[in-house]
Amino acid sequence: MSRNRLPQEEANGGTDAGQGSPARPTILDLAALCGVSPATVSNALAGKPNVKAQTRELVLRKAREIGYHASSTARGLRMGRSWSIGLVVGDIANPFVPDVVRGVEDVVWRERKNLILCNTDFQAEKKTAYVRSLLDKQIDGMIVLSQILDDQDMERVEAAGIPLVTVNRRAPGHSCDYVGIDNQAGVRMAMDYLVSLGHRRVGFIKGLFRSSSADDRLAAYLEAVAAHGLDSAPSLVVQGDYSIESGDSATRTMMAAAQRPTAIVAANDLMALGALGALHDLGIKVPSDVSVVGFDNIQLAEHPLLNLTTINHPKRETGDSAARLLLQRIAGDRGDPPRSVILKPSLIVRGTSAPPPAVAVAKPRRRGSSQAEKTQAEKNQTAGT
Amino acid sequence: MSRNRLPQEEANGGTDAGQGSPARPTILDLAALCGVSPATVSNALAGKPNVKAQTRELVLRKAREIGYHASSTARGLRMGRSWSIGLVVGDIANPFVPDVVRGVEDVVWRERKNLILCNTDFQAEKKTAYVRSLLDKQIDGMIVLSQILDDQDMERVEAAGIPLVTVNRRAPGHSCDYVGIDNQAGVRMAMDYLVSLGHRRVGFIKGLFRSSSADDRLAAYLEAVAAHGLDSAPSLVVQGDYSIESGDSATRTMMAAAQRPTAIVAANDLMALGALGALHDLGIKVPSDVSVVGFDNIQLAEHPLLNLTTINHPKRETGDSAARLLLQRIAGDRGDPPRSVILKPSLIVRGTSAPPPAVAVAKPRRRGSSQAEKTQAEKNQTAGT
DNA sequence: TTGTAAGCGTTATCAT
DNA sequence: ATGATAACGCTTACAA
Repeated sequence: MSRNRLPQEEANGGTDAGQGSPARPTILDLAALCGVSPATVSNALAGKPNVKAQTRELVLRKAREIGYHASSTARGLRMGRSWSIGLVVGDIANPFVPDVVRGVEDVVWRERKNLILCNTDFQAEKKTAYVRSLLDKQIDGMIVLSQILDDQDMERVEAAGIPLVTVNRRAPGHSCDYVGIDNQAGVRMAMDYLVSLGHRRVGFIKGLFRSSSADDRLAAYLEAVAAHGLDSAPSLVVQGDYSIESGDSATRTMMAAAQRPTAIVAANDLMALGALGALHDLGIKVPSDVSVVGFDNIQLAEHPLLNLTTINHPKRETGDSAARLLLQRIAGDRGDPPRSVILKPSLIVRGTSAPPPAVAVAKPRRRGSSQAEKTQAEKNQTAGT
Repeated sequence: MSRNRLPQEEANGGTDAGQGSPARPTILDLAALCGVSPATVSNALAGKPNVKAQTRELVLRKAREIGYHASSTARGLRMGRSWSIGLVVGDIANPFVPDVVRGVEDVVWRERKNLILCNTDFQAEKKTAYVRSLLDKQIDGMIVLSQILDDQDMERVEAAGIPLVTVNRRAPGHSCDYVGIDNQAGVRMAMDYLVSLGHRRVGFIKGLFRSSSADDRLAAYLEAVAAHGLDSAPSLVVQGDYSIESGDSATRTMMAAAQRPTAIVAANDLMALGALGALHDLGIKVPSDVSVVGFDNIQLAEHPLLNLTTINHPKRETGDSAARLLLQRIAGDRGDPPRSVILKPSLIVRGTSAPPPAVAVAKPRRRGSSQAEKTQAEKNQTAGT
């Protein structure tokens, strides 16, 4: 079966200086060791059918013996792939992000692909530079989380033919796979719930402008205000930037106004936690004086001392879906029309929500009362598209 | 200056099927376009001195025009590098981790290297598989956070000659660069501080066994108990696993014992937060009945509703140092003896610590009273090696 | 100052 | 079933 010659050293060794780590074995070494050609080794290792069972076994055994592993770089050059996917995030330290990353990692790992983490700090140049770097690396695909690539970057990615999945933020003008959440439904659930508790004046801490999700959440708030005929005042909507601090200051602003809300909805949990902190400092009791509802359901939101009522954003599932979509594209269906996955939010009732302080039980309402009667269980199921 | 021939298409084009993305330009295309050899293009792009200024300009201009970028894969194969470094973490969703990652990313980015994120979930096989994958990819270096590689993995990394920096956990038996924190000093600061407040019975929620940092923190606690002559009882030390839940249940166990502590020190913030939750549920007031001190100072610890007194772990600086050490190794000094960076913890006094409830002010103590008199400012400076 | 050619470690094509 | 060979896109002696 195996030839007589056993050249021992063909590609490596020989001139080994004896110092430093011995160069790792190449496919030529393994081929020589097995007495077959490199092509056969390659075929055997790849599990191709055109190789005798005996030969395959020999190759596999010897490969294990000498600890042969093919160079990703060489294969990559030859095959035009890299078995790694780029993950572009704004800030990995934002508690929302790692959960999504976990979801991505989990499915990507199943195909033994690697994740290249790109933290842009939301800086345009860093984003661009990272995208270039990823393209130079011949990544198999790319996921962009809660950000948009500018047109030029987008074109480069498209030109390179690299599959791209955007998450939480649609790229305006470009069509590609997308994973998001039904923001409007989420805010609507929060609002309906608060109305059902009897609230008539609800404040809203919105996120950054120029982001589709922020717009959607604000729009849903405004719609709910209109639909339920709630009090509306300019001071009831304050701009934040998704940080705790901005939630804190937004709340102080809101509570300093003439028309104090009896409930506050924040566009994310971090700002809701900021609101909680501000109200605490101001000596305003939560939930008896003011209710607070967040959005995202980050891990610490369920801590007994925070106990934040919030809208759950299926974070891990988000990452999971994005990765799945991406892998499908990579696997082949480049030409298919873009797909979207819109996940469902759900209401998580905890301790920061209650009826407003002076709720006049007998006082009749014009509208929205049927909604207000909905049970908690029902609301948990309700999620429009 | 430029030759007469302008072959237009040398390596690419020609047989372009007109469909799909046009193959990206290679160095041959660029060379042909400039009328020079690929070697000259390479030299010009690399900024080598042996190329005429005019030629260099031409090459750079044309390169920009056609958007030429060298293939990382090809260069990697040729040069034996990949410009990416592997970052092995246990669980990216642990709030401690992303801050360290940020530190790493920041300095790695400066050299335009990429970060390959490997989330092991603390599973041995996943860890091993990731290490293999990284080695196959010819990574320039590797950082392992709060974990140890088993001997075999360690040997493989060493055999491959890949620089490795371990963080927070020393690899027993192997010597390599290390970044950590002075765990003993940290716990000592917490204990000294509590004693200074008058506490005599302090419980400790320790981390997982088989981890040098957990051992160090426990050892420091026991030493402090001995040094200050504090009450000691088996029930005052309970095992946790660094999770919120384990902090919760450890606290319940501890408070159910006969000898209730007046203060609890937890080996990390997550467990401290669990303690806070449990005490809250049990109706035990913090800090008037029981004080709680954590370790790490995670971001949310400073929230007004948590307001956790804790020992600060310079997380970002940890990542920063690890990356710096690694880049130095990569840059050349492979042979130098291993370096260690031990960062200093510091005490962050917030709202979960106070004198014990029944502190008899006039009651004289045998020892430790001078320490107890230290001011807060002094303690913040104190950090032994 | 520039060009030629070898080689990095694979896989794919085509003979055999 | 297996082997020779070209090719992937680049860098680097070495030659001119």
